Amino acid sequence: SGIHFGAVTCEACKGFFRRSVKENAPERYRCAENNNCEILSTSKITCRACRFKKCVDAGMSMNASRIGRQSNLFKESIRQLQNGSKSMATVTDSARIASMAKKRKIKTKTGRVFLSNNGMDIELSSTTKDFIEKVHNAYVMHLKDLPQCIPHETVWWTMASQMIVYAQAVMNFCQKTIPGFDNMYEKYEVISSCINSVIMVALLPKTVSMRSSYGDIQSTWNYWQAESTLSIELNAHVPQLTEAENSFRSFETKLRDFYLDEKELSLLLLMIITRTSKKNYFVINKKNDYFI
Amino acid sequence: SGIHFGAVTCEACKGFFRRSVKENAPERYRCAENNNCEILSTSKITCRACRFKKCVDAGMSMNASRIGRQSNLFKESIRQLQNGSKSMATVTDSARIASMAKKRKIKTKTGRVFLSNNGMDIELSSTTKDFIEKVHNAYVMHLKDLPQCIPHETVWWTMASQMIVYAQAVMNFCQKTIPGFDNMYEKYEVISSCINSVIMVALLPKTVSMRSSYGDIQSTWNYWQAESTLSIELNAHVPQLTEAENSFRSFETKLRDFYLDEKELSLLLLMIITRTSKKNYFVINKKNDYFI
DNA sequence: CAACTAGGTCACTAGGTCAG
DNA sequence: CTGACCTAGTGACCTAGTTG
Repeated sequence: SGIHFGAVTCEACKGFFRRSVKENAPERYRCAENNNCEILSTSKITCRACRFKKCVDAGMSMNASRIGRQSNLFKESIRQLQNGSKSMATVTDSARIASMAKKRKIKTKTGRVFLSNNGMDIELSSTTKDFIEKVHNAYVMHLKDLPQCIPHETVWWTMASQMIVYAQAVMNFCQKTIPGFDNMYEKYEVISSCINSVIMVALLPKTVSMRSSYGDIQSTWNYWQAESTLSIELNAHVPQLTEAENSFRSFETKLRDFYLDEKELSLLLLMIITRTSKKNYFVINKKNDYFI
Repeated sequence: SGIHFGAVTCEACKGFFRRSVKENAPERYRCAENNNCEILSTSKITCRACRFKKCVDAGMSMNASRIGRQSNLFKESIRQLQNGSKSMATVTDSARIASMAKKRKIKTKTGRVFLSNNGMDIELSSTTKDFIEKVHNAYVMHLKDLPQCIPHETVWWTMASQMIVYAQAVMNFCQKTIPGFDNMYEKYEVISSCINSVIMVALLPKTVSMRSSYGDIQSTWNYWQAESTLSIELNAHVPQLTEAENSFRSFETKLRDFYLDEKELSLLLLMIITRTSKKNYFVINKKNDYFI
């Protein structure tokens, strides 16, 4: 008992959730009834589909995992959330969640995130080629030229507005590339969780050009797409972002070594989004052999 | 050998019991004697009616099935029962069991966050009174009349816009009531974490009026402050909210029983916000004794 | 240091199988 | 029909790592 993966659960459900996600099992779970089995801690649990559903509903998520000591206030508010009201991920939450998830991922999975497949030419089927074309078009239309940040009266308002713009861009990109995304149950959840990473990667090409023209001095990575003084002001209000920026640099350097072209970059972005979700909505064939 | 369906049995009886129940066979079992055949593990078993009866008598039941590893405490007490017969546990035994049990218990030092203080009249100092006045004013100005939701082109945009409005309101409330809030390191983090709960509670008085005028039919709690069809549409996109709504109702009912006046409500809101943060920025004295 | 939790471990048992 | 054996989960306990 304690907070596990973002919700107050018993050891049993903690283990169940971990196993399920790890083995990508929820896809296989099928409810024999109508997906509304009663799950009680006391009785024998039979329906794994409904059990997993209950876990997710309770707020469990791999992104919500925390480590280390938590303050009593934090624990209390989690407990409150669970008893009283369930939290909806807000636009602003995403930055925090994503940066936490990122921080963890980078720390734990150090070493070979990528496997090179150089020298191997893969013959792609025409459907795959069409698909890649589609993804690339969506990238060009929605993610390539992310709008500049427009300052508003308050820092808060400015950031939120830019976040909406980003969210809208990612949403459009998803709708164009992922079949049935619009009807998806947790579409907003998916976008909330991945938006930070997606924007970071999407802005990569711009960072390059900045570097090459200014040299290494002006290498500040412009998350908000804001004019420089405004950018500094905004970053000052979200310290996590500065940290994320630092850790992102090493990732950036590695990624650059692949010399991804625009099409590959667009596929990478799609992958980041789809990997965020617990389910695999579709399979990108072959092209994702780059990654583990 | 082991515990099967709630009783210590051999593999044979485990299988027998399972088959019997599964095939609904016990009804068909008939004893050729007087339903008192001796069932011994050593001898050959002939009467299935009496065998099944003995299984049930031993405590076997499909509902009693246990899965997974059993606690050491459980195992220990089973062992006691079996070799120590029915005799009383010795002092050393009980000490051992107790120490095991104790280890499992979580030592929370966060009991008693609140102590009821009912019936005690507290004389408030003038500074406290001034403070309450200040909080109340901030509430009236920023949280009492939260703006209606303005529809935009997309659901996403609509929700995000309303969220900004809410965030701004909470931000203003904090700035007016918490000294130094604006300079706080994680102010956005604090607001992000608490905004949902704060808005829910802030909307409480409006829910009341809706109920009293429409009766219990129109008791839908309007999180987005949107016109009804829009509200339904928005909620449909965030299923978590509908559930939150349901679980919030019980909280709402309890809260209503306190008959908080506006000043008290404003203090509650401030409390929710400050409790979210990891640090205690200031202490609200006495007034928060209401809550569990 | 103290308070936490993710992940690993492995003692467990329900349910299935198939030669007697 | 029986019961020894197997397999897939399960969940109590442990440890390493993390953070206040």
